[in-house]
Amino acid sequence: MTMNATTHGTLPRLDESLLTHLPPFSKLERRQIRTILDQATSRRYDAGTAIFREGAPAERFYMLLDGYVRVVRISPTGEQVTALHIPSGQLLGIARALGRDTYPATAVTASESLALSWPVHLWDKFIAEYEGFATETYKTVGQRLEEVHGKVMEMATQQVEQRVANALLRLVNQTGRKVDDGIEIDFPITRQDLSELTATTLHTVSRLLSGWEKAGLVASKRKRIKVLDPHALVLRAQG
DNA sequence: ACATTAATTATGT
DNA sequence: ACATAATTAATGT
Repeated sequence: MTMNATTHGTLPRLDESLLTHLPPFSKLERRQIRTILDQATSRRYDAGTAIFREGAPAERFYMLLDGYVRVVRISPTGEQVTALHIPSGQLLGIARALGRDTYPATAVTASESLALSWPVHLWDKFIAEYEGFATETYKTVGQRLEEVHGKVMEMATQQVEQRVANALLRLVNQTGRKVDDGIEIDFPITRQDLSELTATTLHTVSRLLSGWEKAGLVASKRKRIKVLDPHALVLRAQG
């Protein structure tokens, strides 16, 4: 029977091909993928939805199948700081990999997104039984740590223009989509979002982008930013 | 060198 | 028409 107690509502049947090419699962047999999928809950999220919140008990872990998620923390003074963006094809909410039982940050969808999730009690089973799952997940936590660490260094040493230039370049590298005359960040992003990424104000970001726009480095419509001249941006990123 | 405040304009439903 | 995004100028630290 196609009804399945773990699937939310009315989503299309989950096909094995959803996972077979993703690194944490790419070494697995088809029947292993099948059982993994049968245990998964699939859910669609509108843009701007919190998948889970900082400090909440980490009851599930997630695989982002489509869309983008920003990982957000709230500072003691109440302002949002975006630590990083996660593109589709990556795991998130993997508190167990950090030895935690609560989520260390809030995950907000930056665009309409689709994610699978599993109850956290399956985590140890995944790590133990599925070849490549452990190594791949720890590889990604390593990469994220590195990225966040790099950002901290930037905040301490670089000026605002360099920071937002760097942030833009990272976004373009990680989530950029090639278009006719440049590379566009392929989810909606506001000046406010960029300012939260770079620990500055939306006004400063707005001024910088306006300046770069006149200089022909970038082009932007509302919530859409396109980099026309990455090399020139790299120059501003280095001061 | 950058934030803050405030006023103004543009854009999407 | 309304809410949200973006720009711009003036002023403050």
